[in-house]
Amino acid sequence: MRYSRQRELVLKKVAALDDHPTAEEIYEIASRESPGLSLGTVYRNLNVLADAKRIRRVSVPGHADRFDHTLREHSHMYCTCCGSVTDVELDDAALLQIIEAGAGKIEDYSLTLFGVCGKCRGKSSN
Amino acid sequence: MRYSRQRELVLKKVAALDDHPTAEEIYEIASRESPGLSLGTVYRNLNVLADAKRIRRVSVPGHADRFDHTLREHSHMYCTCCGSVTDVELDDAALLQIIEAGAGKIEDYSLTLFGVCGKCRGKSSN
DNA sequence: CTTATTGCAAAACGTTTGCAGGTTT
DNA sequence: AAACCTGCAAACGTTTTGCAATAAG
Repeated sequence: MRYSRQRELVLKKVAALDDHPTAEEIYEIASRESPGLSLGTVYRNLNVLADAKRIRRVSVPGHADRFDHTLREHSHMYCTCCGSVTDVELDDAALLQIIEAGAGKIEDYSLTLFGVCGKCRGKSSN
Repeated sequence: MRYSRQRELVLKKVAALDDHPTAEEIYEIASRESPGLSLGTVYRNLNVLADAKRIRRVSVPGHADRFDHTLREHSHMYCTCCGSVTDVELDDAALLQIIEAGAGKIEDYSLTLFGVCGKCRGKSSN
């Protein structure tokens, strides 16, 4: 992977945003700082960075992919109220049981929880 | 939800196929039996049937949605070798831990395992 | 008679890709 | 100079939608 100004910027924004931004959101913010940046380049760099495990891809069923600068293994919760995505940690026992459920040849897994986040619970009478 | 011949057919095919077909696959097979059926109608019916909980939607990150006639709560494994999707059961303890990880307000969850299915393991030296 | 549902085609959506030119090593 | 990366625009695969016509209750 060769250096490029655009790649550096994309990586920096994923880290700085820290809230699981989509490609579109990263593009929006990065192109303020680098006019002429193209959305295709953002997608390409997100893919390269994810393949190189410098960032992680977060898939939320029914929505655009998001990207996460946290490399540690973890899962996510999608708030059905505000659409935010927050980190969720499974303990080792749960993880082990997930691996075992797949009969021993699991390469990866994707777990997304759907619920109402703390912030939204705080507001209305949810 | 009103009765319609097309809806009945879509539901029947999801049940009969029994292997997590995609909308396209359902369309392919159903339209043999009902020429003139449109892909849009298949999508619309899959949506109303899923909303009414007569079938379940199975999201596999990076692939088209699939549909499942099994209503019982369960997860899925996507075979990275042949692309097949098979059912996977989590035991109650794992489920409980998943619910707890989300801090108590989980409405739903989506878990997809990625690995090599039994059939593919049987073949080559996998 | 009213309203849901259909087929069709067009469009929306998120994402990838071919290309010609520019950058990095 | 070779290999990689960019911007642009077109295309992709999946899914939704507007419409006028048809079917269900």
